[in-house]
Amino acid sequence: MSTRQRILDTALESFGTTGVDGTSLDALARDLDLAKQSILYHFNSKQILFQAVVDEAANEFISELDSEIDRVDQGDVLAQVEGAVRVVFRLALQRPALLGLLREASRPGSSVAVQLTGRLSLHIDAAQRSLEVALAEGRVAGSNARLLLFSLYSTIMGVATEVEVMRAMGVEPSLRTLAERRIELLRFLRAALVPGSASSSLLA
Amino acid sequence: MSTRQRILDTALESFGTTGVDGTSLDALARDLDLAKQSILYHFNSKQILFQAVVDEAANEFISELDSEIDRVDQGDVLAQVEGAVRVVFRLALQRPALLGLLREASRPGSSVAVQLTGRLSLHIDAAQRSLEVALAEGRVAGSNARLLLFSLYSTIMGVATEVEVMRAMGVEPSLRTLAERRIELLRFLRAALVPGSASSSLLA
DNA sequence: CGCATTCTCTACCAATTGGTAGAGAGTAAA
DNA sequence: TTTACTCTCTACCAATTGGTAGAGAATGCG
Repeated sequence: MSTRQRILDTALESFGTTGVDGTSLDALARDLDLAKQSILYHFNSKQILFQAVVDEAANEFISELDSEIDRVDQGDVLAQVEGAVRVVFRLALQRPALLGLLREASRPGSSVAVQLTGRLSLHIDAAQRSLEVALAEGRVAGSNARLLLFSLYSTIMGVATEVEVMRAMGVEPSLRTLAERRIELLRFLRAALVPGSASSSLLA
Repeated sequence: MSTRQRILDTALESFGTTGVDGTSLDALARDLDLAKQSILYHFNSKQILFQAVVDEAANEFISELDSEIDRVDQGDVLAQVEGAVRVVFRLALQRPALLGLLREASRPGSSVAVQLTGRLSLHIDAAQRSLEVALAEGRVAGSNARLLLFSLYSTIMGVATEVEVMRAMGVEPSLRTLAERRIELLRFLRAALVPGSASSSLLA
């Protein structure tokens, strides 16, 4: 693997767990067993490195979402939501730093928020249109597609990443509780989305 | 106001917006128009200051929640949820740094997460018991009180604080959109919670 | 070969970091 | 007045920060 790629991967890991401000270039160089100045050769400043890491993370997130959602009936919003939940929960297990980085990059006032959201805008628009159609046809409950999408995003990302809050509620993060959280989350989302009834057949 | 209190308030503001790592004691001292060493007189280290700020924030959050929820029918879970939403949205408008600090303190791996959650544990337990009763009596849809509470928390906090994600979805943060977000959130939560039907009478 | 490009290194740097030492001002009790 | 306590200050400090300058190794190309 190229040095450039190694730097990106290690930086994503560190930025996503310790935070950008909490990660020094010196520490990063130590992790990489590389001179700090070699990092600065590939990325002229820490800020530029951060931006590159955000791009990297956005690309990975998008490609995961794409490959999962493509596999699903494009007319079935609920199936799409389930696909998104699968992706996010898989990442929470296998790539927690990636979700941590998204959280870091989407902090209020973040310097890279515009960049991140620009990267995701096509997917956001697509999801929104999908919801709009479903709303218009009465297949989904709600009044505003954007705000509904926003609620869905908050719920899914929160349940997948708020590890400490979860611990506070007496749920230790583990493979088993992750699966339980996902099942309850899916039930919750279905109840919120399916119009006219809060069926539980999703669990079957 | 005492110097100690001024330090706490200013630190909460800065920690909650810029982050702890992003806030230097020197900058804090400048904001306060005080010598850095005077900060270190009242709080022996930055970490201790952070802990005190977390306590302060937890106290304020708790007292806001208490005074709102006390005003509501204790048997009515939905009314309690609505009360929590009112509190969080009021804080999002008037004390955004407070919510930012809770977000900062509940970051995965945070050094103060245990402390924060310990402070909130009584309220978490009470909310959980409330949900358990409602679940048992069939007044609320769901299967696990803790996980349901966790979903509710994620949704409410996310919708109230994920400003950048909201922007990405084309919703500029403003007083008007805040109100819209709240209405749609309440509709969403009610649909998710009310068993057997997704009524919309909440909006009336 | 000679030359240019790409990359990694050592050696620095000024600024900032959290934190220490200790002097002095203000106040109140003896 | 003396003593003691609380508080804020100036003066430092060693370590770390992001970043620069420039030497040298490796590679490829004429």
